[in-house]
Amino acid sequence: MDINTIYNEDCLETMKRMEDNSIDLVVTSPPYADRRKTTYGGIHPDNYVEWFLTISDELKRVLKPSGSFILNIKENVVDGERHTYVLELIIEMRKQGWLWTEEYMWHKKNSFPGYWPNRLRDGWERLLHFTKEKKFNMYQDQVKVPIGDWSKNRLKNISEKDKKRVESETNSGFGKNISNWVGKDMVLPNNVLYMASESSNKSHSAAFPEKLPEFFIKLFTKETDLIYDPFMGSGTTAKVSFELNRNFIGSELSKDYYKISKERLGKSKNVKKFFEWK
Amino acid sequence: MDINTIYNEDCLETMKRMEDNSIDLVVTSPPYADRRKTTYGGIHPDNYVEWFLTISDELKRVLKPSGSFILNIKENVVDGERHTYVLELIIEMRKQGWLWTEEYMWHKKNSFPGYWPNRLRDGWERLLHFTKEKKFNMYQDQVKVPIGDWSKNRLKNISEKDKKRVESETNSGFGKNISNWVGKDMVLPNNVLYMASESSNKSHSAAFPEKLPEFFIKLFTKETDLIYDPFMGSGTTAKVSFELNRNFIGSELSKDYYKISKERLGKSKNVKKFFEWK
DNA sequence: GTTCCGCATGAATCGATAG
DNA sequence: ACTATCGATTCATGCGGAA
Repeated sequence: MDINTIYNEDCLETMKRMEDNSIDLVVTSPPYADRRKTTYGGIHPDNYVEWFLTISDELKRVLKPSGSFILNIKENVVDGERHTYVLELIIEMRKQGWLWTEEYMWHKKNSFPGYWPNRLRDGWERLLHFTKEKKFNMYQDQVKVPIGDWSKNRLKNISEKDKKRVESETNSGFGKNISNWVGKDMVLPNNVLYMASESSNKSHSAAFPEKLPEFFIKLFTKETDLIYDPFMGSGTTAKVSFELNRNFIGSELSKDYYKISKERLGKSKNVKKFFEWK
Repeated sequence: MDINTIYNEDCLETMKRMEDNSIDLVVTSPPYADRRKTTYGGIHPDNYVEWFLTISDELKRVLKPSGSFILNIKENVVDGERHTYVLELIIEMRKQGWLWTEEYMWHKKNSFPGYWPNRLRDGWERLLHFTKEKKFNMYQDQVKVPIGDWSKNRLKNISEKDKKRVESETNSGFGKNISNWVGKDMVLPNNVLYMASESSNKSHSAAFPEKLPEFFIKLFTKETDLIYDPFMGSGTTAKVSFELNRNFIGSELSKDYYKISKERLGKSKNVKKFFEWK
């Protein structure tokens, strides 16, 4: 199996040639149900779970026990209701043996416009975190963020009470020592990613902002680890992987999207091979 | 059935005395699984769905066809994984006849601190929107928010330029094409509520901020509409309902929480009756 | 070089109209 | 009756061109 290669084929074909337990991280944004009709034929919501389970089964085989699988997805509205296919998918993937370890949230700064009688504009998407084992690789130090402005005022004139251990009023047993923050300027983020979807002035339509795979690549891999994206699209995860000195494999069924990825990644010296499907 | 009354009893008892189709809005934050052990016996996650379905069935009976049910909930971590009881609950409530119309998101500004090897701090909760019918009451104008700063410079300049253009081209006969945004200062929000959880300096632990029920009360009811909270807790939804001149009924099983609500609402002239359970 | 302005467009959804 | 297509609605972002 050649790494640092992108394949213009169905991801199931690519994975057939992969060894068991060889991938450190899967970050992907598959075609949503009934979307991208022109490229993927528009999988109907009612058939989505069945379709995706064949893929997640193979992903589970090739993922290392210490690895993670991040799935960006959002259910659309069908007949006035949110469809339940994502909920069902989580439940079925657990039956396959996956652990639903966490659900991260992408809070979109610029949500799609619109006005409807029964709902507001949709401003968020799911980022489901699945793992094979309870213990897996996670490098939290790599995703620390600058401390908020609140600390500047808070720490400037630190009170006597703050220097002592401040017990929370609810008797939750959790206490905090504010003075520990002095000198620190980076803190751990939480499980909400607040960022805009990428602008579309470029030739490709990359709704997936680069910061998003970047966050998970930093959080769940170290350099030279191997990342796989079974639905590469315009190659956002690929690009970020190479930039962060990770190894990468990608699959993309659509010829058009594949070409966009190829062009986008062509400048990168890290990409070894392009494999075009005949 | 007395309105503007709070009841110190199980919500099923309160609802027994309610007529069919009498409530305009239910906003509630029920005890999460394995929480509040002393009060509700600590419902185990595996039994949560079964327990809640008896309540949601009665809620469906008493809610008007034009009404809405907002359920604030978040699955906790069990054995390293997010438990699936909320997902199952949504699926089962649909079988009961509820429509899962939308999922709003509470993005918490101040998420609870902590450090774990397999997850980051939890910064969000679900706000599930269920309805009985596809068409229901929704008053979007009541929840408009100030337009973003981006517009200030833009619109100011557009309008100035537009004025100049109109003056100089008065005789041209060319109709002016003023941007839709000029004069607009309030826009519709999206389905993510970004707000801090309430400080716990008070005697009760009110993680539920007042802005949260306020948003949904404004969005789904008008004045004198009837709101019901089956798990009143410290009475946040109750307080906001009265302040917004809505009618209210509340149930709270715990004597301690009931007392807190009673004290908190005692000052309100709108509360008609307190009903203490013997 | 900067800053400013104009514009295109994005994983959307609903209701009406047409076949 | 059921499906397919189309227009209306709406806001934040970044890019390119202009001042």
